Amino acid sequence: MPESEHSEIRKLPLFRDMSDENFEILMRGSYVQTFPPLVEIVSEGEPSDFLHIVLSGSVSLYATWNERETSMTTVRPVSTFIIAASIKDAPYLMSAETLEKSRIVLVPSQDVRTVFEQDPQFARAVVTELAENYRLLVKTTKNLKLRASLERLANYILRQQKRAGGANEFDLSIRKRRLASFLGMTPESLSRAFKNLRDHGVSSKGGRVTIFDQQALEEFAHPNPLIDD
Amino acid sequence: MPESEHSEIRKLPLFRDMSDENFEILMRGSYVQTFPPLVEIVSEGEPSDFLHIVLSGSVSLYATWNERETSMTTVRPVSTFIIAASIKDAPYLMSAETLEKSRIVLVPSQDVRTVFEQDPQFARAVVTELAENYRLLVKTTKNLKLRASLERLANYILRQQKRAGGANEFDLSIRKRRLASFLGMTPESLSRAFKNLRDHGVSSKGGRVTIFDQQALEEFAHPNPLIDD
DNA sequence: CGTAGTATTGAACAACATCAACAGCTGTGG
DNA sequence: CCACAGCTGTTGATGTTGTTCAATACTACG
Repeated sequence: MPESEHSEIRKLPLFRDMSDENFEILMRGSYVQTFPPLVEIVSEGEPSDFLHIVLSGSVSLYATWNERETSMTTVRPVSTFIIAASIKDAPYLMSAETLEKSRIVLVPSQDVRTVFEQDPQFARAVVTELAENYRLLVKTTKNLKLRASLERLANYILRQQKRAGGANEFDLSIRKRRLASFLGMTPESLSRAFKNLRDHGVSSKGGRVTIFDQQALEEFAHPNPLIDD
Repeated sequence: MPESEHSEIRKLPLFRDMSDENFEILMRGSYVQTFPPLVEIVSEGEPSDFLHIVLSGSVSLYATWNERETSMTTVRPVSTFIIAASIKDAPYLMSAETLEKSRIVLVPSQDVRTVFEQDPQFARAVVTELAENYRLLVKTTKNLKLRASLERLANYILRQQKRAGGANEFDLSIRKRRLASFLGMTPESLSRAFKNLRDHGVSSKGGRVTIFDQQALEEFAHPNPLIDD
């Protein structure tokens, strides 16, 4: 792997505080690969041979059962995914596919576990990462169980607004089809949900969203730091 | 805290491998408390001052939003809960209440973080615990998003059967009201779901379930190790 | 016993999914 | 550059699933 990419990875919270020596051990066995769009790079149920790091592009994590499929999350640069499976040496619970052309680092899980044993700083960073991911999933579950689909969409839009810088007009950043699956509904329902949100201060055209009444939207959405932040 | 309880806690995977010295540090600041049934011992949004360990009884973890409430999980002896919040020093995302009279150990989060920094064995155990909890929650999310409520109930019954030893008749172990909330439906819907499962080999009377056609149930439920184990 | 919570049932309704048709956009090859 | 294929998104009609509300049984426990 080119040295130039090391520095980018090194800046991640997960690798920031570990020793140079151990970082090099991790990087030595790793390699960068560039994938075209829509390639499945991880398959549910398979042994977790690598920890993945997205350097550019984006990756969808999804899961399947009984011919059905649901989008779990989208991973954007620069961050890692499937660390729990790597650490536990257990099968992947989700599949991953590139949404666009993406550069991805593959770090052998075995090396992750070895360094994890040797480097207390790294171990601590892993815990922080896992704890954060865990809390995110708790929020996801609360979102799913406590809110109806229209409320989930309303809150998603508010979150996306924040992510996009806070302006009252911004892009969705993922296709509606995938957003529907992420929010736990069908594309048709999502389409209708967008129309219903007109009554609560939101209009949309294509992938572009305009919040024309921020207050109305927030009153309807009831965003909550224990679910949305 | 009486020494006698130390040994029980010491056996937990989380504390098994750490040094005596550090274990004592954790126990020194801890205390056991016995709570009556239906007492709220942790409240969503509050700072996470303690890691909790259930020694006896049982505890429900639940979450609320906008006047609604949902059951997230039930914690039984001997295990811990809310470790992610303790480690991150972040607010609780769930509330906890005793379901019955319960003995609970309260370990100051500050001590957990201190020992975590000093004891690599403990750090590793924390990671394992977190990774396991994370994976459980991924499964929960898949269950919620990929399955209809009747399918969730069918799979729940199969899991409960396993937990109860595998016999074709067993107890539900939680009240139906709470089970409904845990499965993401109303009590009325659960009641109807039980009736519908008669067509798939299950009958129930009160809190007692009988699987009179195991094959039919499994064919309907499609249990899957990546969701149910 | 009586009371309070818990579960069941029925009827009406709302939310959401499904199916089918079509509109809009994008990229490709003639 | 246009025609067309392929995909995404929208819309309408319809059906299913699940909720709500209200009434009634059931159970446990004082």
